[in-house]
Amino acid sequence: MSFLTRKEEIIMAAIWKLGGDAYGVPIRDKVIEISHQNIVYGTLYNSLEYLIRKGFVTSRKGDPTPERGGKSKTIYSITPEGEIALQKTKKLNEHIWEEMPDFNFGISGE
Amino acid sequence: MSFLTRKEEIIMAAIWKLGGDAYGVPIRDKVIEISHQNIVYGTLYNSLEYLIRKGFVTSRKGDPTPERGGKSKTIYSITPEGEIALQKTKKLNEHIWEEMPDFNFGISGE
DNA sequence: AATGCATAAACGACAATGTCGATAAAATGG
DNA sequence: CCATTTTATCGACATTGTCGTTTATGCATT
Repeated sequence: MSFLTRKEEIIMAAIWKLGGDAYGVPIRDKVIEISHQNIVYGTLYNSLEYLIRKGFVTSRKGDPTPERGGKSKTIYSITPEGEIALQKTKKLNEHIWEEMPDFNFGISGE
Repeated sequence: MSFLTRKEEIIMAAIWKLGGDAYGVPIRDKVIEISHQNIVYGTLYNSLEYLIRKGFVTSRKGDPTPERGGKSKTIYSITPEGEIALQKTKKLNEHIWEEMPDFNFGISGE
């Protein structure tokens, strides 16, 4: 597949929405907010590594902040190739779901 | 994740759109039509197997058709649990992409 | 009935991603 | 220095994805 996986899609969207302040902790928070699913750091950093390998994301070291535990962060940002992948993924989604019904049965259980 | 993977999502949508006549060959055709990506039968049947294991899809043997090579088909259909998974996946998609821009840069290359 | 051909499905090996718990690294505060 | 906080990485294993090849089952032809 040349599309993003679901996990990649969510993480990329999270980075996008965070703008310039996208490092591990807020990315994790945003992913959880978007997906209503937990994600542990191991998973997140692994996925980020895959995205970097594919050229969809780059990382750079930020400066340490003057607070306790203020270790320097790794800032992630989306490359032009990543934007194209996001674009294509969005189009794919729209195509998949067009003419699909709204599944209006009662959802009782989880 | 309790969501469908991208591949699962596409295959489930294909089965849904095919209605009652969803067996290997037309499912493959529909997946290619939806995703604009090739998929070989090995991949498809493997994914279907995963979906069955999760209870999102069931299969039953159809009758052979009276034509040359008309081997009996395996018909796939979506379970109620599968519909719920589809529903949740659709909602997730909408949530991911709401407030996301339309990426209006010129796309020249592939 | 034996052989060939056409359609449909399954196998098997391996690659890529996803998952989690535990550990390490880098900074400040006492 | 040592404890504590924030951030990042490791390592082992599970799940999914990928592909080429093989098997199964039917009709047609002789």
